[in-house]
Amino acid sequence: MKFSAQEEYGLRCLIQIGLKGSATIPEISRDEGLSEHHTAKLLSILRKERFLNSTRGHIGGYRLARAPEKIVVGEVLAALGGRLYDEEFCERHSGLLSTCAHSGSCAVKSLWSEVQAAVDHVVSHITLADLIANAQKEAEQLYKPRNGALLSIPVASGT
Amino acid sequence: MKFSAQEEYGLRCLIQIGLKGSATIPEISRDEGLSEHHTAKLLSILRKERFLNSTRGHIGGYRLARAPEKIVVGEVLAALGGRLYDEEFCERHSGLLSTCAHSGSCAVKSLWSEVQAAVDHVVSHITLADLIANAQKEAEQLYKPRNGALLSIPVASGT
DNA sequence: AAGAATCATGACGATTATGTCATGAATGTC
DNA sequence: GACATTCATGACATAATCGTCATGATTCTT
Repeated sequence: MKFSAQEEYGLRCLIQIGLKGSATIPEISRDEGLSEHHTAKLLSILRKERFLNSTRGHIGGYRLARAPEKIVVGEVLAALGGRLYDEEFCERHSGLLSTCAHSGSCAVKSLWSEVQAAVDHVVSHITLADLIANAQKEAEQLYKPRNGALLSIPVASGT
Repeated sequence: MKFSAQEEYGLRCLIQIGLKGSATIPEISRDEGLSEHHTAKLLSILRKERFLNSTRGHIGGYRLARAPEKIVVGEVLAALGGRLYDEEFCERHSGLLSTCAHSGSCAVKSLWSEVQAAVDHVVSHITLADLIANAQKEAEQLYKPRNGALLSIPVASGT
């Protein structure tokens, strides 16, 4: 059971755009350490799935398609990486047979459903707004080291 | 987020062996509709992970390494398909950078941990014995249609 | 209208997961 | 000890995922 790379990177990009209000591919690319092409592909998926709107041309870029409170993380993950257990799951895992050896319900199927339900319970109650809020807190942390002193910005001399 | 094929098939094989007490590769292969080679590979993984013991030669085969009550489904899944979120996760997803753009804690990381915890809560409380019990019930169901009547074999009438 | 900035798209190559195959080794029976 | 039965292992082929790349389209500024 794994998260896909697309889920990880796609969600990060979405958070980043939420944080900044709007952003271009080169910006997100820099922020997240991805190639521009890769970023473009991810954002394009998120756009097709209607989490982002895009505008081309000068002063273009991406912004969220709705308020972050209305973007449920579970839906984003499903769009980026599919669901853990869906209707076609059994068909895909019938081995050499045309239909799964365990007709109707099977012991494993009900386990998968339980796991899926547990995951859903978490991700359907978290919105992008929550993740953005977390990310903001963390950004603040960077400027507040444990000892509480303010970070002094190093001054480049002689340039 | 997906279950891997190995998790699905491996777990099924384990249940099947639990049901039968002991079984050979050709048997499991038939029961689950997998090729013998494929079955051999799966069982061999389960053996290396110490969920199964094997004996070679005539009257050999596989059996559970411990009582099914002692085999936690979460551990089986981790062995077959890894964990959703582990220590190396961030290293694997640092994009072009040598280390993840989000040093220390990040918004996504804490989400993954929550999801992982929810999954763990389910799978760490289910043992192979539970799945075997379910599988047994289902096998019985096949012989008990909903109306409770005994199955009468339909007789082709002269129409 | 020219040019710069920006997104759009589909094809391609690389990497990883999946499943197959050939060969070998152990065990029990006769 | 020859043989049938069974597991063991590593190399290989195939398929899915992941990420790159080339090219094109749209929009704004001047």
